[in-house]
Amino acid sequence: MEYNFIEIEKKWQDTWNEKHIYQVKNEDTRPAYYVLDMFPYPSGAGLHVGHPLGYIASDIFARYKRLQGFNVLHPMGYDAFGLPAEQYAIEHGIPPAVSTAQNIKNFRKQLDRIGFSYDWSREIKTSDPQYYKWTQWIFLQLFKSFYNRQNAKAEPIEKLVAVFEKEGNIHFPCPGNEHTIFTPEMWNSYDEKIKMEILMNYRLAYCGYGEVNWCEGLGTVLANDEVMNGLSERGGFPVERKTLRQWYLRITEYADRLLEGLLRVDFSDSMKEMQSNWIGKSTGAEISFQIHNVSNESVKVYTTRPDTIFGVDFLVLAPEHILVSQITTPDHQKEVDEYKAYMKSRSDRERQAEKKITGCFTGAFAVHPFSDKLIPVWISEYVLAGYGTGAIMAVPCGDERDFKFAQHFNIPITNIIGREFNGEMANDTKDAILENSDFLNGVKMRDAAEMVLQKLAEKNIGKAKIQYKMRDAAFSRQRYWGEPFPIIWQDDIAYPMNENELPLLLPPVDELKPGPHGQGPLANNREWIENVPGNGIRESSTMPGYAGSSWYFLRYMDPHNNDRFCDKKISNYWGNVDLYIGGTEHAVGHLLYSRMWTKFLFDLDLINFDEPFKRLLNQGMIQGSSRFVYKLIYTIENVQPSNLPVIFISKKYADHFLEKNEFDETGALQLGKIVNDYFKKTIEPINIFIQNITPIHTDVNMVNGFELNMDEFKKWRNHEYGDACFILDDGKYICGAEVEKMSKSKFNTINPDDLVLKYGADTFRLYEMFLGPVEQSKPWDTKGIEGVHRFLKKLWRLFFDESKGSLMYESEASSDELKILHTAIKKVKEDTERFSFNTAVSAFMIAVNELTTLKCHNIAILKPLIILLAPYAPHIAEELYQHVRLYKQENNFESILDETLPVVNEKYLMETSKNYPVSINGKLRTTISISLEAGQQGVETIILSNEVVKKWLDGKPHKKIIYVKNKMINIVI
RNA sequence: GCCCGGAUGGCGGAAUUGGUAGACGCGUCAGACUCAAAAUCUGGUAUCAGCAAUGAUGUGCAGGUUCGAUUCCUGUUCCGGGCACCA
Repeated sequence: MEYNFIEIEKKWQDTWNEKHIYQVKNEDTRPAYYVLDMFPYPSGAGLHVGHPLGYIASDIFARYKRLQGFNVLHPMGYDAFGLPAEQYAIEHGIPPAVSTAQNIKNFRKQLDRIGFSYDWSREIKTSDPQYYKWTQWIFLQLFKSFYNRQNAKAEPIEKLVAVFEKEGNIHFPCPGNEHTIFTPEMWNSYDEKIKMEILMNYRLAYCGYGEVNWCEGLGTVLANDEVMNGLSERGGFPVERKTLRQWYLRITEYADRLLEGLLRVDFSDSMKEMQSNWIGKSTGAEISFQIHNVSNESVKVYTTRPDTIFGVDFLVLAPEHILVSQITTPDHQKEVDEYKAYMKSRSDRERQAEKKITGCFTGAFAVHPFSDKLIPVWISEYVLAGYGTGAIMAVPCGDERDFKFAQHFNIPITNIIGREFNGEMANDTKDAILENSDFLNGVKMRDAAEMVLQKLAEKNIGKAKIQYKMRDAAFSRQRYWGEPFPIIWQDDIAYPMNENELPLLLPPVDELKPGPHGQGPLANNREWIENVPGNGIRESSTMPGYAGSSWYFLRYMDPHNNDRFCDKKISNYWGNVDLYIGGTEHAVGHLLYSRMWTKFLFDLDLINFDEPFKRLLNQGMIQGSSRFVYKLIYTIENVQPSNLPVIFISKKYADHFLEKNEFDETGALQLGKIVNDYFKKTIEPINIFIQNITPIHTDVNMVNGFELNMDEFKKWRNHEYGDACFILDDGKYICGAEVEKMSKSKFNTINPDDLVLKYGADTFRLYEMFLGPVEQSKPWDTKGIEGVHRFLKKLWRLFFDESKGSLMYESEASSDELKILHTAIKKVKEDTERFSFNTAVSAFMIAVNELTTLKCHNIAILKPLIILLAPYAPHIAEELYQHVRLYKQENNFESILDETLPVVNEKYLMETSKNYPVSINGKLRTTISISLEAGQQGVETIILSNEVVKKWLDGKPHKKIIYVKNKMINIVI
């Protein structure tokens, strides 16, 4: 009987399915455990081997927890809204709903082959109206709420209105506009429109204005990755910054709680660091600088170093700062306008990445608040409008960028830190004693900030301020394929729809062209836009991808509930996600948004936890190993280029040419032969002109190692290279290689289906894990898969012999056998719990190798071993398990999935002695077996009488002997 | 540019808390079985020197701390991820 994985895997997948073995109930006596994969976007390209890496890890963990007696929730669904489907629709005319459904079907088929334990009865899709009804509903709650800073909690906006009527906003400063200050009398006298505008500045979901990548040529807003070097990727039209009305989430109000929550979750330190850097909390001061000769105009700057106030040599404003046009003097107007025009084409990222120093003097001067010195005011791209006040005070002796700017534009530098500043580079120390600093002279920098703040307060020109780098999250997209906003505009006031009218369905549209005035495609559907009572119109933007994915983990708990997004009783049972697995690329986007939504829903008392994910595991990215063929670009005198044969040259010759810009001799001979054969006449080599060599991505599936299968290559892409000729290296065509992102366009994708077909799902699962640490990125290489496949066959042969049949017997296990088993149990348990799946697989291999050596076919050993293996290789484990049950004449059906995980018994692992490494001066010289009981004295006696040690001591005395029990011995001479 | 990772044999990787560097697998070499092949099994395999015993070198690079460093510290190079409308 041999290991027929195709039959076995099909049988058990079908059986598990029929018996609904993965269906999970929302109540159980067992403790709940929630294992979740990050929501996949069902891309048209289908699964490649990189996708299932995390899914396999989570599946192993979910199955492991189940064996440990937990009721495990392990669902899967689709983040189905998104730009690619819309793009596909524009290019191919297939509606997003249709292509998405197709992609999901394909995705599901691929997932099913790998044998995951998902409870598919809980599947959700964000594009399903039954799902987005609740996304819209939560949005409405955000819209109807404000953040009460007094108790740090979201509350209904009605409460705020009641406060305004009684006391104005004196105790509730406006987060959207700090200049909004009113008394109750004023509030009560405002009309509806003004009231609604004021409330908009408090709402957690609000409408405001923001900059976007505007492409006039396409009439649409573009995503950053649709823009290449200031041009649209599609069509190559210029892209510029444009201000448009946008919806936002006031995530900045949650900044402190998002920081605090990081202390309570089990994420990697680097992940927490990335999030807190993104939030970017800094303490500093906001300081007003009066503009010289312009009455009543002052520039507010934000600085984290108020202690350096006397080192200010110039101010820099963001070019888009509103004051720029007011303060620019006529003689600098032209220059400033030109600089601002240049800035329109620059993205924030380009501006920050720019090494070249650019800027422009406005002609204006500011007055130093203490010394009354006149300070020139510049504009430069390194100051961003969106951060702080959009203006900085530049202190070149203490800040690198300021220093370079001053140097570049020859601005004199004031030194306030004496010897700490060498005049050649800035020194951002906080420990210097201040000089040239008026009332701060002789004060330590760390103590100066407080004094400055006090003086600023006295003069009423500045105050301490906490600043966040994080900005409010843009929440609208001028796109079609997303959730419509349940908002109706009436007289330019946004009104929420009634909750009982949800879902607001996304209407079908005939053509996905952009709407007028930078609006999304929905704006073209006048019937839908205007189909509201009165003279109102609908919001034409849709929500972004992260809307649906910010709360999906809650819907899985109660996916079919028509009355609530999730019953609170049920979310109480499951609690937040115990283990969340996904890539680091979501570090600051999805993870922060879902953390915010969770806190918001918690504030509204709709769930009773305020962090969505207890523990996070980041899986690495599996990269592709691309292969290249090298196409020769050449001409022959008197021959039309189109009549020339297409020639590819093997790597060696390509390298030679690219390096030395000449053709290798043996290569030239082959080239001559190819050309002569092709034209059936002799062409003088002198008439062949080689211009260049272009590497072309070729499908890695046609390449064995580096050797190209030339026949397959000729058939590739509908015989595009059907007539190709090859210049070979030792009879072979050798390809070039490079590690890149796995992607269809690079022809380096490996489809899991092919591997499952060839080796089975169990082998595939084990191999993905065996590749290396799950957190680490690595290029895919199929080469080693044979090894894990062999392991499974070897395991099989512990139970069955091809000719003799079953080998199983049951008897009392020997101590050797028990030691092997319990070593494996211990190692696999530890490794699984610390997500070191690769070493767990190797522990299985060691166990099977050793049991094979012992010719152990004892059920007493093998049964616990396959239960231990079941999370990793469920199909073969179930098959062997059923054979064991048959042997034991247990005839009722019970799945291995509901077995109990074997527990390690340390008594089988006890050792009495250890083979100690003995080093002399830290260099290993020998090993000596010594009892684990031995003490320092005993050990010294033993090792000093050892021949090798004596030889190295060579009669000299030793200085000391370091003995670490159960570790090592080191003799210092 | 800024933030976060990573770098160990021919290859993927192991070494969990500073304690025998290279577990396990691939590849490769030699052998067994076979008419032959596949499959399977056994043994070798970091590098250099040596018949061997053994010795020297060795975890991107340059330093440092330590009896002892892949592990900790400082600096540096290269590669990957993110940087707010890809998801």
